[in-house]
Amino acid sequence: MHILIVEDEAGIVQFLQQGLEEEGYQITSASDGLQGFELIQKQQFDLILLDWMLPKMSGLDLCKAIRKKDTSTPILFLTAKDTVQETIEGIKAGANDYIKKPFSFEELVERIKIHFRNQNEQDILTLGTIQIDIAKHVVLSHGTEVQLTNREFNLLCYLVKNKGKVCTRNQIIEDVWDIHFDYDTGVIDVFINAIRKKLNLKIEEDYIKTVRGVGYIAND
Amino acid sequence: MHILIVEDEAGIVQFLQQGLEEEGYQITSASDGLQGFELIQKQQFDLILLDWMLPKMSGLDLCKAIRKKDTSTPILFLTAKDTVQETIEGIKAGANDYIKKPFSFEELVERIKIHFRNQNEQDILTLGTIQIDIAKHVVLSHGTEVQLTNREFNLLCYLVKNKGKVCTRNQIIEDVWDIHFDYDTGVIDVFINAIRKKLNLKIEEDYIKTVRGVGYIAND
DNA sequence: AATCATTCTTAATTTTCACTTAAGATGAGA
DNA sequence: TCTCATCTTAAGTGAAAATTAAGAATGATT
Repeated sequence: MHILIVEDEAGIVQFLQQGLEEEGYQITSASDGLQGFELIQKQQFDLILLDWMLPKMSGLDLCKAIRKKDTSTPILFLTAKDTVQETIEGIKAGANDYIKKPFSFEELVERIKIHFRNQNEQDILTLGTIQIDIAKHVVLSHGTEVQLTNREFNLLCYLVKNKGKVCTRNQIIEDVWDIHFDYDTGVIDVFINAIRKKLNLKIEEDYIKTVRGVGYIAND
Repeated sequence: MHILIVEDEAGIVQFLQQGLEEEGYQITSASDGLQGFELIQKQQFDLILLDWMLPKMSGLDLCKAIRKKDTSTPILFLTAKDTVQETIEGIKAGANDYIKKPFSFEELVERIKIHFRNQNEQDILTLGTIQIDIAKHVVLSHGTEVQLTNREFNLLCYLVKNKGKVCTRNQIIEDVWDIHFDYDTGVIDVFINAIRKKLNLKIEEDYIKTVRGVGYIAND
């Protein structure tokens, strides 16, 4: 398990590195945001510890930059007491957790383990013969991979997560598009159409049904 | 959505309160079991986060006390590693879930959402042997699914929601069709007919009766 | 910075299906 | 038995959804 630490205070880095290496983790560290960013481009980490206050590129910006490409690797913020408020912004930006400084080493390790645990609990959604691996961002229909765009993927996930419930057009626009006012062009239809086409389902496998006048519903 | 936190460690309370408020929840907190108990007498909460180890009144006792009066509000235990075994007792006492400390913020929010979702799923109307699941937009008659159109569905729901009361044609046109002037072609009749036909009820199960000269009434 | 490629959105067209209407059949109440 | 309200059926209309294609936006690559 390879952990990246992005933190400017050398003392904390050393403390973490030593401790976590003893726990059996492989550690790489960066002393500023930009350096961290470059490392992430080059290689894959299993978890990222991020200081909030960083030279050259803030933890928040780095977090956002990471999430643009990679939505699965857990990101944990290390945050001073007086920046907790802002750190919550970080959670919204895609971070998974935050740990208040000063923290006990034991607490940190515990939190790290939680995220590895969650990661291993492969959340694979299913809808009939369709399998969706959220972490890998991959969809299988009849066992073969289907290339969905991001929006298509999110819409499909949304429907599957709400399997058995009718999703109204407004709910979909709210939750998938994040538009918070009444808004309906035919966007949803276009994407539903694209998904259905790509999944290439047989007639008896119409897992995504339209509920006329209301919205759509997924069901095995 | 109003959440009550009963927890004695001020640090955890602050961590939770800040984070959950940012997520849009209204938070009230109590630092011991007794205080929590008093708050619950006074007001209604949508969800309760309960520490297992509490001063003055244990989480388990508080949980039991809550459940005596209120069996529906979700209760989530926050539980340390060495009390997990006991917490399962808590589940038996009527709690809905437990979260192991230390937990990630993301995990907590996820669990909370699950319980709100489950809570909302409960709207199932019945009319004799007929079951109506609003969320799924599905009607069961004698246990088998009946395909109703949107209008048919809404009309049936309307009658069932007003079970035992006569609904005049004007009321129906107003509330189901949303037409606000006196208007009567035979539309309602046609839909009543369609519903009755699709529900395929036996003679003794005439749950939807005609009130000649007035309108219709639903009754088990 | 400019170009190219991919994805997203809009809009116009076609298709489908629910809704309405109307007209004849049925049945309840006077 | 007669009358009027309700039931039933079927055909026409219109609105919603599917489909398609083209333009806009975004992002990657040079």
